[in-house]
Amino acid sequence: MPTSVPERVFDIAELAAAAGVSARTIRYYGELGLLDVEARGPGGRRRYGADALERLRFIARLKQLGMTLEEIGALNDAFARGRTPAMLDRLLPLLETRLLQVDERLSELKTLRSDLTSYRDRIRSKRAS
Amino acid sequence: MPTSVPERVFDIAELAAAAGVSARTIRYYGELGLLDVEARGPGGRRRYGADALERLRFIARLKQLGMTLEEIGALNDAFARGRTPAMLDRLLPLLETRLLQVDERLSELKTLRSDLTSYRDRIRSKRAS
DNA sequence: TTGCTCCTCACGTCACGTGAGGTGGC
DNA sequence: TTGCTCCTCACGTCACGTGAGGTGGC
Repeated sequence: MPTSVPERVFDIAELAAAAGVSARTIRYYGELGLLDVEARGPGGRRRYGADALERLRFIARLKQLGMTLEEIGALNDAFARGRTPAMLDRLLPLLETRLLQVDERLSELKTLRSDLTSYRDRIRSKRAS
Repeated sequence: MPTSVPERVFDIAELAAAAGVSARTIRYYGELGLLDVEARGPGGRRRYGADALERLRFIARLKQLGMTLEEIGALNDAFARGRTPAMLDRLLPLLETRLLQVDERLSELKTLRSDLTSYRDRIRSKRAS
């Protein structure tokens, strides 16, 4: 019964545009194994599904957190294989640490934001005078 | 009369520790002209003041914004020479753009934060079961 | 004098950017 | 057939990391 809805298929340029990265970045992530095994269309062209887009967006957020691509790969692997309770136990502190880092970044960004607005306002008042 | 309070002097290791960067990073910023002309102590060792620490912290925040070191240098120059109204006029839109980018990053980080907490909570509930 | 910290080259690295030269689909 | 997009090397770049080998201060 579940004649599954044909999933959206992207070529590398479409996927790049949707994810806001370059085609080269996508090929690079493929080399590193961060994206699922690449299916190829006619002419050897890479074909991607919607899951690849989600993966790219997740990678982007982790990168902003300051994680290296190697760490992101390890995290992905852990999630993929992460069925055992022991794995989950090791993942928990990792997530907690990252959460603390995110909160730190958030407060730093807020500081930067107020720096920028105060600069802006100082300039505006100088111009007004 | 203002026998100025002797300003705090840092060597490169002290400054690095205070700013949370490496000594190499400080030398590199010096090469690029991002830090003020370097005064040298005995033995050719670099000496820094409290202003260098502030500068390093400001650079760190701008980097988190995604600015390159070259752009940061240009911004610093603009501020240093920025006396003319024309300069101020050019700085304003730059600041506005950066502000928008900061707000974007803030919302992305908040998304990441909620992703992380939901992962964490999912793992916790699995362990509890 | 002995470590320790600093110095200057200078090559290595990470995450891609950017041609070079070629093939395949509309 | 003509562009256009994709492909695979492979070297370049940015922001440092990391020795190598040497000098100076506590």
